[in-house]
Amino acid sequence: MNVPPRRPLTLRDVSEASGVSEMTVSRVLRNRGDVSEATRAKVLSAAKTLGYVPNKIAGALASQRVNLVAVVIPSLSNMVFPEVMTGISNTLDGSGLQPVVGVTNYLPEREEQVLYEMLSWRPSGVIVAGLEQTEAAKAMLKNAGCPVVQIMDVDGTPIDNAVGISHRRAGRKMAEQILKAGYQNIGFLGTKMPLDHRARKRFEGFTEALAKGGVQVMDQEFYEGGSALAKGREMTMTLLERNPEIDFLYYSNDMIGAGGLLYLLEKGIDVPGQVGLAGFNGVELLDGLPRMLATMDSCRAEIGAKAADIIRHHVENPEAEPEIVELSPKIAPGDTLRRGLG
Amino acid sequence: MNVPPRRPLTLRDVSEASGVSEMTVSRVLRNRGDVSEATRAKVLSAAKTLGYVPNKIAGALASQRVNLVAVVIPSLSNMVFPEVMTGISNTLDGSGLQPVVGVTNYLPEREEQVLYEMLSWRPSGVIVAGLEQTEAAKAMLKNAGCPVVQIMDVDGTPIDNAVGISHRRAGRKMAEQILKAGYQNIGFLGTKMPLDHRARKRFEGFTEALAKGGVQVMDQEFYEGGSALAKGREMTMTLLERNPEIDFLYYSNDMIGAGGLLYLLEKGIDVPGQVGLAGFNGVELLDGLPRMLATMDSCRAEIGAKAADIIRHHVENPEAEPEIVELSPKIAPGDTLRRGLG
DNA sequence: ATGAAAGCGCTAACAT
DNA sequence: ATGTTAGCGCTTTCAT
Repeated sequence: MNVPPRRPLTLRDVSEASGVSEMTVSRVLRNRGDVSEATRAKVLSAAKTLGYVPNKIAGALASQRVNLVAVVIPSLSNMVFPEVMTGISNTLDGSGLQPVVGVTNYLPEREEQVLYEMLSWRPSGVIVAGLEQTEAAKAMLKNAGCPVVQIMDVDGTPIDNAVGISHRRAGRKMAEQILKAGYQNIGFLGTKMPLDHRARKRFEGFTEALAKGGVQVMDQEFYEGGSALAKGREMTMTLLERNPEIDFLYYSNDMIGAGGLLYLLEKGIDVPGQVGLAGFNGVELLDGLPRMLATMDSCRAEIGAKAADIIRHHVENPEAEPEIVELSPKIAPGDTLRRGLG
Repeated sequence: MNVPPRRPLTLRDVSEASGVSEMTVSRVLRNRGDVSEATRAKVLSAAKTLGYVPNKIAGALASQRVNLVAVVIPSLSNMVFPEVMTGISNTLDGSGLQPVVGVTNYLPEREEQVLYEMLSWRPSGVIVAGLEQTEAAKAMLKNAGCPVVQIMDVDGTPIDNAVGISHRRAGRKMAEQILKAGYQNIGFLGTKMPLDHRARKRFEGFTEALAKGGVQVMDQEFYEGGSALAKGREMTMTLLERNPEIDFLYYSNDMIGAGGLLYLLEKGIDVPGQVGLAGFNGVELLDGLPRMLATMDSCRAEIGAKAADIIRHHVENPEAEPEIVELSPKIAPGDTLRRGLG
């Protein structure tokens, strides 16, 4: 057994082992410039034998290029963001760019730290969730010297590029659909997160469109922490006990909506006859529920893919103009929203 | 409006703006060495005004120190790994170390690439899921020159440190409990993933313990892709139609178990009287189901936390001995597993 | 408490 | 096709 080297291997080690100059070794390892098959083979064999792993830090410093794309998101446990990540990863695959994830827990201060940390690695691009950042964070992003894509939301003014949906419009559309179906006594269930701007905007759009129809939200309930499914169940119970006349529940995410659905079915309440339901996101999970919850697709994978595309394009073409891409979420009425007038 | 600088700012810019040497600026920005309050203030103000973000690449090259911990996991959509990540993040918080995630999609080849990529940034530590890696990957990890923690599993020989549970033992324990409860006609439902070694080990332990009790798995069903909840539902139907005499279903994860549970309840089948159920992982989601699925906690957050602890400790104390930590998952019998003999 | 010099491991740019 | 030279932007080390 050979003892693991205390000092990591360098190009020089490979150069000496193969009898080829450092520069040529570097060329072989990066597939750049013309190198004869013979030297190429010598170098690769030496590198493999030694177990050489190039030092990207030195490489990045010398070349002023870093193949990293910083992705800054509020949470990993939201189910939504892993899907965005998948879209990003798939699109970046084969581009030579690597996504690096930072998580902010919905805290602006933490977002600032994470951004600072990531920008200090001089990434080739930044993808950040939302249009709302602290002034300091916005300043950093403006000076990042690389393309920036704000994702998920287009209700506002982006720093550079943006890809997302209009949550205000999404809330409005759902409200219109609900009114059209003839529901009148509407409850809202959401998260206790003043900093979840997208949920807030959906709610604003929702109430705005209801108001146009002469309807007000009858009651609301908010939760934090715990199992979203369980909370959805509890909140639904609470709301219906408080307001037996409620005929529709709009949930700010599908998971609590699913909890509500399970509760109502257990209680033997007629869905969507007596009470209609709708969630938001269009998560895969819904496929397995006893009944399909009405929802609205938030275009997550698509958003990730498009954001990554923009980064790729701007990396290859630094003079490209900023893009703002608004995707159109579709309502999936499922089985919990009456069609036409009741 | 000032035009964003084409060239990122350097220490030199801050030095010139503040009239203090680069070296002292560097000291201020890192809180190292003695600096007078006056210079300190001058430097900080200049840095802030300019919007300077230090270049970690140069810093890392000069100091031979990188505050990154590479975390290599098979998937983000598994619900399990985000929780491990949370454990890691929480424990690393305040240590100056930053987790960086790489995703392999359960592909050994991809794992090798991701590891190579991450190791080329010379991280301070590596956390990697599982004990099974390609020979090349193992060689890289051995020569990484930093602490390595393999997580989730302890059934095998770790490269350096390990934190996890014995999946073989977990499978055995569940089988024993099931037999003790008097079930005899047992079906298994899992994923079509030959490379999910932990699921495989659980299944091996499971059949082994059943065999000791003179019982064989009666039938099995596997799925891939799609909504786990929906697949659990479908597979359960298939299995029960094929074998009406089945009285217990062991699922390789809670999500498909939940789908099965919903299906059985809808069908009006007596759970756990006629058919008992158990899953694996102990996911939060279960709290919201109509009945609590029997399961076994896989200690995810704890595993992440402990792994991060080990990295921290070894970074501060490079001569520390490797640790192998086996956590003990507990069975949560919930409401879908009879107590005592039937 | 502050500064000057050297160099981390690699690659760009220029030889040859 | 291969080699040489000069940095990339910081931090280490040693002066003062």
